[in-house]
Amino acid sequence: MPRKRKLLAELSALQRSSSIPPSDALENLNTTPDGDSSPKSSKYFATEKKKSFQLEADFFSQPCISLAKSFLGQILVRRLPDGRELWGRIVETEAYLGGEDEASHSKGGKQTQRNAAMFMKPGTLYVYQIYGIYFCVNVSSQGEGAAVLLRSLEPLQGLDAMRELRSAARKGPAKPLKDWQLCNGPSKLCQAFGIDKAFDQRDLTQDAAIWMIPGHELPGEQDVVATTRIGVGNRGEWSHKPLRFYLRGNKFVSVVDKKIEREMAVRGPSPCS
DNA sequence: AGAGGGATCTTCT
DNA sequence: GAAGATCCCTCTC
Repeated sequence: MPRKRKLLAELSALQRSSSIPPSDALENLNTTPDGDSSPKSSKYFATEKKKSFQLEADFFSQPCISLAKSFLGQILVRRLPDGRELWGRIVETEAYLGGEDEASHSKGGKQTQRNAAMFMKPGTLYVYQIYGIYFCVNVSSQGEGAAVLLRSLEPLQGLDAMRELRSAARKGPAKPLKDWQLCNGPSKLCQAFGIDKAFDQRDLTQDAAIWMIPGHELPGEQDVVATTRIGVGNRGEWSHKPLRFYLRGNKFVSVVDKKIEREMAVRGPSPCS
């Protein structure tokens, strides 16, 4: 039997059962549905480990644009039901401001069932389904209804699991995906990390299955390209604002803006007058 | 390398 | 009833 089948089944089982409070998620994690060939992980150890490393509430409490840039170089960690940890370095984000932003789901300051997570405390995940088949994940920031879309990750650890999850969702006998194809897009990274609607409204500082840790290679201003957001059409001036940010020269970015990069190169790293 | 279309379903008008 | 913060495959230049 294909291993990916089993992985997907475990995923949906766990996510159905732990869609409520974070404390339950932790309990579910320690009772593996699979039997106990491996040693059970200590709750104490897990908590201790996370406390020393993970990004806390003060990090997420930044204005939207600031948080979108600050995410670049930080690491998203996902612990799968089978215990494997997936690590990905954030290399591309988009800022969706509050009510004024005509391209945001929170435009006009309107709160609905779907976008409620955008209005929750900074560090809350907003996951929505798009085109009926894919998911996108955002992180709520400071500012009413503001959130940052995670667009691309550089896979660091658990690439085999990512490939399984990505391939399982595709049809037919496809060639194995290259590393750069695993997480270079908002819905691709959700597939690779097993993120779906069950993660909506979860808290990145409290959850046992997903969190962030500080990266050790953080970009300087000159390493960050700011350009227009993807898939935002007919939204007037909001279609053209530079609210997408990515690491210049990084091959895991989904869409590169060569024109803007050329202009940056001419001007050089220092701000022009 | 770039253009075009299909998949597929929730949300809001 | 239509649109949508996407992806992937196919066709053409």
